[in-house]
Amino acid sequence: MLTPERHKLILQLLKEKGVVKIQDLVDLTETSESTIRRDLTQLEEGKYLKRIHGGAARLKGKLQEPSMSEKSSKNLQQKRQIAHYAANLVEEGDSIYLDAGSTVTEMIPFLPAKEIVVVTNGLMHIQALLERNIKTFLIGGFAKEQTKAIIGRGALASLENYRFDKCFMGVNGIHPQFGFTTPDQDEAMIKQMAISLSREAFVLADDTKFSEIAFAKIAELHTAAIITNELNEDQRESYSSKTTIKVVTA
Amino acid sequence: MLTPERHKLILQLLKEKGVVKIQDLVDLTETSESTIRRDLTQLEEGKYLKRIHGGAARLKGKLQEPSMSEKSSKNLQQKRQIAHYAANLVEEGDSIYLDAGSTVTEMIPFLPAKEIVVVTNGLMHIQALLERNIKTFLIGGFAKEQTKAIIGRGALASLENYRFDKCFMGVNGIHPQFGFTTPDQDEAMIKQMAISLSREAFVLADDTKFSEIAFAKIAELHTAAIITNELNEDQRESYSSKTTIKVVTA
DNA sequence: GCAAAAATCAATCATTTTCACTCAAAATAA
DNA sequence: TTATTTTGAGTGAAAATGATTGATTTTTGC
Repeated sequence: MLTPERHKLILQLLKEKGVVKIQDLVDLTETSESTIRRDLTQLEEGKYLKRIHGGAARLKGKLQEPSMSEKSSKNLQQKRQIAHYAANLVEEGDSIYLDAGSTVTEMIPFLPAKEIVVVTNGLMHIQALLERNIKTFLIGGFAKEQTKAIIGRGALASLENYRFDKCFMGVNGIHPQFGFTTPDQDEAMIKQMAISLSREAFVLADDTKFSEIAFAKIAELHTAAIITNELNEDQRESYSSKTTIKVVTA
Repeated sequence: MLTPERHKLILQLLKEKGVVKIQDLVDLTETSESTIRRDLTQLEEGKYLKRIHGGAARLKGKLQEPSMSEKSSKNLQQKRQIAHYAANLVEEGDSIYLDAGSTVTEMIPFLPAKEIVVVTNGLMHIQALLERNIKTFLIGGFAKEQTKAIIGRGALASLENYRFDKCFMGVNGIHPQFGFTTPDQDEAMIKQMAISLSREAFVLADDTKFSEIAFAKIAELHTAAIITNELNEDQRESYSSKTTIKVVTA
C-alpha cells in the first residue's frame, strides 16, 4: 500500500470516527507500526490531525485549506507572487472564473475592485471576495469537504450558465504530453468546462508541478497559459512551443 | 479506548446529565477504576469538571468549553432551544433544506449525522455542515454579503432541481393576516420556493417575530408549522387556528 | 448521636502499552 | 551500477494501566 493511499485512508477513517488507534491502522494497512507512526507524524505536521497516545484524533479547525498551513512560507511567497501577477491580468469590466484552490485565493486581495464579476466554486474564496465587495456568484452543487470546492453534476450544469473573459485555476500536474492533470475526476471536469467557457484561461502553478502527472486530465497544454515562478532551460524547451508561459520572478 | 475518547465521553455525559458516577464510567468504558479516577483528576485540573464523592459534577461557572463562553446572551439560548427541537424533527434518510439564517445554523450540531442530505443557500452553514461530515449541496447564484446567503434568479433555478422531506427557515414577521414576511424580496422568493418543494415546512421564530410585518411576503401561515419559544394567550388565539405551532419551553 | 460497616478515596507499585529513535534491509529513482 | 527514499525491526525511555494498600468519607443500624 502506497503512502498517499495510507494517508487518504487514515484521514478518511478519522473523518468518520473521530479517533483511530495505531494498532487498527497497522492491521488495516498491513504495514508495520513504524510506518503508521511516520504517517501520523507527517499528517500532524501538515495539520491534518492531532496525534494522541495510542493513535490520532481529528482536529476541528475552521474552513481553511489544510495545505495552506502545511506549506512553507517560502512556498507561500512564491504563490503570492504568481497570484499577484495573475490578478493584474484582470481588467475593469471583466467577468472571471476563479477555481477553488489556495493559490487562486491569494489573487483576491490584488484584484481590481470595481466593475468586475467573479464566478467561483471555491468556498474558501467567498469570504475574501465579499469582504472586498466584489460581485460574486457561487456555483451550485455538492460541497466537497477536503478541497472546499463545489463539484459534481449540478456544478457543471450551474457553470454552463456563465461565460467568462478570463478564468484562473491551479492544477496538480503539467506535462508536455499529458497536458494539465488533477487527482479528482470531478474537479477536472469543472476546470475543463471553465476553460471552454472562457476567452482566455490561465493556470497558476509553481515549478514543482512541471513534469508531474495526476490521475484526471483537464485539458491540453495549448488551451491555457501558464503563470509560474521558475523554469529551467530544459523545461522551457519542452513547454514553450506548446503553450504560453509567463515566468514571474521575485 | 483511548484517553481523549474517555475524556470526551465523560464531558459529554456530564453535559447531558450534570453528574456522573465513577462506577458507571468504569462499566461504560470497560477500564479500571484507577483509570477513571485519573481521568477525573486530570479533567478537574483542566477546570472541565468538579470532582464529587463517587463521581464528578458539571461546573456551573463559565469557560468549561469554548461553546459555553460564546453563548452568553439569553437570546442565543432561546434560539438554540428552538433549533434543537427543530433538529430532532429530522429523521435518518431525510433530505432537508436549510435556509440561511443564524437560528437555522444552530440546528446543525443537533442534526442526526448519518444518511441525511442537506441542501442550503446559507454560506454560514457550510463550515458546520462539512465539519459534521453531512452530505451537503449548495445552491448556486449570487452571494449576498449582508446575510451570507445565495439568492437571485440563478438560485431559484438551482433550487428547483431538488425536492425535500422537510425545510427549515427563519422569517422576520409573522402576522395572522399577512402571513410570513421578510425584508428582502429575493430571499422571500427563495423561501417561498423552498416551502413549495418540501413535504413539510417549519419556520423557526422567537416570540419577537409575532405580529410583525416585513416588506416581502413569503407565504400564508398555513403553509408552514411554527416553532417558537413563547406564546401568550392572545397570540395563541390569533394563530393556532391558522397553523400548527409548537412552543419549546426551557 | 455514635460506632460499625460500607463505600470511596489517594498513593504506590508492577505490568503492559506506546513512544521516539536508530539502523539495516528493501524498494525506488537517477 | 550508485544514490535516495521508504520501510520494518529493535532499543530503552516514557506513558498509561490495573491491582493493592491503608486512609478517609459516607452510610447504616441501633
